[in-house]
Amino acid sequence: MLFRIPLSGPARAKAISHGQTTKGPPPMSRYSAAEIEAKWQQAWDEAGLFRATRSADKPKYYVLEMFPYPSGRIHMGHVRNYTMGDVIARYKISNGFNVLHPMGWDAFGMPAENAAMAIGGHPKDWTYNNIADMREQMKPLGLSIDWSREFATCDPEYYGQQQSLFLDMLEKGLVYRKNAIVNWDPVDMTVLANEQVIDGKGWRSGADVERRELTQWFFKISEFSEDLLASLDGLDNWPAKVKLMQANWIGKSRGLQFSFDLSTPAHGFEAVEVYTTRPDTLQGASFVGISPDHPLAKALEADDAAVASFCAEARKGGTTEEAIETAEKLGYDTGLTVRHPFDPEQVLPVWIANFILMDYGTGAIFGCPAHDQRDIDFARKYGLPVHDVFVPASGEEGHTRAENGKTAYVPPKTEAVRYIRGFAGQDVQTGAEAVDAAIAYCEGKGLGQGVTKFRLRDWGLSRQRYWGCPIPVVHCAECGVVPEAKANLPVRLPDDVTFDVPGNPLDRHATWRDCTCPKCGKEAKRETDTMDTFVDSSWYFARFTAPHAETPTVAEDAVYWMNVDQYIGGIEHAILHLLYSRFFARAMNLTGHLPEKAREPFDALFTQGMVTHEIYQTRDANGRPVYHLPEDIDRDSQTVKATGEALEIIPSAKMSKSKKNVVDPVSIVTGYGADTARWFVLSDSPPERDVEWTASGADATAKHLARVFRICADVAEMPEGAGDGDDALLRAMHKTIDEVTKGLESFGFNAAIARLYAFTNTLHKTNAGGTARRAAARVLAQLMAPMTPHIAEELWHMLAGQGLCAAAPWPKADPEMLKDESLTLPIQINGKRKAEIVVPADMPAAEVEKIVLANDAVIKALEGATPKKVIVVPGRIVNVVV
RNA sequence: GCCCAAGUGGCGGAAUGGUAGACGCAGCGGAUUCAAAAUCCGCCAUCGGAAACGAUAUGUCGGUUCGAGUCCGACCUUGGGCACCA
Repeated sequence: MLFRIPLSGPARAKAISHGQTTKGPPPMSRYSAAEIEAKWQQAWDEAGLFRATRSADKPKYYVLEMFPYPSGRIHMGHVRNYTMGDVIARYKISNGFNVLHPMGWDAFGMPAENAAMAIGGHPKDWTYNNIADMREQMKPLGLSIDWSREFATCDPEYYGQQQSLFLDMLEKGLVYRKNAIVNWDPVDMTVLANEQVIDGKGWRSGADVERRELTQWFFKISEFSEDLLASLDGLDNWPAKVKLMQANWIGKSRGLQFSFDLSTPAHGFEAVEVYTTRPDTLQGASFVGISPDHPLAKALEADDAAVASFCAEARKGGTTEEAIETAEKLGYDTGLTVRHPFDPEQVLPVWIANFILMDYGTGAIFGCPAHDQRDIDFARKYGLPVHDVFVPASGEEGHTRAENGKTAYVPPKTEAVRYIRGFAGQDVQTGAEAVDAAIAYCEGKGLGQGVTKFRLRDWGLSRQRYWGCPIPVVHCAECGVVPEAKANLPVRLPDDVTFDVPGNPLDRHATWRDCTCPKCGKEAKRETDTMDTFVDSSWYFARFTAPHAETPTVAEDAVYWMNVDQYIGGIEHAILHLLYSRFFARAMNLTGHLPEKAREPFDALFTQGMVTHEIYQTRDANGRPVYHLPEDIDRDSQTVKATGEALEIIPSAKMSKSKKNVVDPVSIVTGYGADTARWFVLSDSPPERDVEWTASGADATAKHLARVFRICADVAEMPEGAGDGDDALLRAMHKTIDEVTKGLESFGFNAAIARLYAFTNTLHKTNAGGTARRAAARVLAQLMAPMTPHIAEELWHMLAGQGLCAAAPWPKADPEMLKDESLTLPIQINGKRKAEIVVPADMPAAEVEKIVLANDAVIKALEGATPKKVIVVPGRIVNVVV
């Protein structure tokens, strides 16, 4: 190995005088991150430590962090995410695993096109420049990444394979076209992303956005609803909250589907089909509501200007469920009526309502205002009747709703209530029982059918944008929609495009659009939609197992490396990205690209919190906030340096450029070193929670590392020999090994680091001899290595460790050294701690009880009486109840 | 609006239902220094008390338990997601 750092005289002399046994470089005299970090990164590189190759003689371990979008700058969130993965990867290497730890770029997406529009240039150049910049910012962190596997999703080699996957899925019937609703900007004449719709207006034009239908490509994810839901049960190493969120998202429900016959048929419709999860409330129905996109609404719209103008109004605003749910509830009485299925004499009005989604159920509902908040809001607004169906099992409070209540009575389905307008089952029963009884009743009478439905909708993957993976099909006048021939893949994005006009450049690129039909050879037009960027990130984990192959995956590699043993990323991806990836893994299994075992691709998932920072804010003359950079303010006096204005300090907000509270990791690494940045983002806060970046915290971390360095340098100078404190130090060492190991195994990085602080103090204060101290210091270096690999490597060599610390086997705690001979038991009286006793660790409970009852504090509390109860929890606590 | 989380000293946080505040930051006192920086030693939840000690305390209110930060219910606040941001 070659090392480039020249040595000063004293450092060399010291290294020689302390019997350096390895071939590593002689140590330096003082901690200098800048000197050691590049040196050790080069050493790992030359040793090929992180290059992953298949191997039969080691167990494999695949650790993956969600790959970044190449914005151009890494931020602290990246540092935290990749450091966590790195800790796991390095820990697993030390434990003898063959580790795969790759990195790539989620490189398609809107920001590149926005940049092209705003500052000119080409999305491709912008993206690849950003990737180069970010790679350069990332490398100094010393991550154990196999860079030979790097790719970007915008590489034609990657998206070409994605197109191939798409064609295989098309063949298997997993892709189809249908109409779907998009945000339409009527001024720019373009489709907008949800984030481009601000308060119902287009972000550039400011025009009222409308919901408009467009023919789009879809993945049949709904075909897997049941499987995706049921399989959550097997994901034992996923956070419960993520599984719960996914389960709710998939939204399996049992309900009744039935028809309301129209009193008079209209526009060819004889009935309105509805789906309800609360058929037990059918006797409380007071209206039928249909979506503005319901076929009946559309038929009415066609020849009734009033309906048309209502529907146009109802379609205003964005497509998000949030926008629809929070918009003012609007209704239009169509004048049509339907007959109640139980009583043909009873008729209900049919309303068009803007809060009913065409995508869920049948696009039509019946409203039972007494037991649905949305329905009662609607009923009160439009003067529709409210009929109570059930009241609390005890008491009659529920009755008032029918008169003038504004709040629906919606108890949990598991709660027993008294049905006053029930028609099936007992008078008093739970909602769930009543639903089952109602379905059975209606099925028996032939009035409807019990059906299971899912909330999960098919995945619309079409995007009317340039910077994405082209959908590899052509439109032929003769043959219709034809898949592109695999031999013609990749369908490459054309380079000669401009972004001076809104809309999709592919749409107006005549020479790119023109092509020949792969089937009949005649002139045809290319599909100009590109794929949702979620497609790119739904299989990259599989591609990493054979990143440069000429097929999407390679069987041997996929079988060997899959599944991802540990996946790490932000909680914001809890639903969509993870659900789509689970779907893709299934689809890739069906199309022969992944083995059966990879249908659930992520064995363990960890969701980490964000890195936050204070916001420094003043207000302008209009009271609008003005943000200030950390370097422009004086924190002590809480003022702006330049103007002396008083500051408002807003704690703990997600770092964002616009709020000017972004801390740049590059400046931290340059100033303090990578080890300080890595240690800091792992310490203090539990990894699943947000961490607040503070300047003083970073400073303190750097000081701590320098202290560890000093302590270990002193230890390195000590002669071999025994000392009084040997046993205590070695016991502490084994305890620390045990605790840190447990911490790393369970993502308790902050707890592991706390133990390392404590052990550093122990090592500092010990009166052990040189031999024990050296052993303890080496272990300290090893235990720190996953978090702070560079300084650990330096210390390891200073302390005469063999080979590279990064390659050394993980230390093992000796169970004998973990046992304590005696322990301190707190004594509680009525649950309040009043005293404590020290007893031998193995003392039987009866003995402990005797000692406790003889204790002064206990005698005093008892005042001569006998205790009602004495609870002895072995090794834990004693509670005396008086 | 709906789904999911999280709330503990001045601050970040620790705590298999069993001594609340480990560890770190900030602060305070001391040592070293001509002085400072750096370093080292010590103190540090709140209230009362000279102290011993006592009382209070984990967002709010209620419950289960010998015992609740931890479990259950309701509420408040903050954060994440809501299908075209990634």
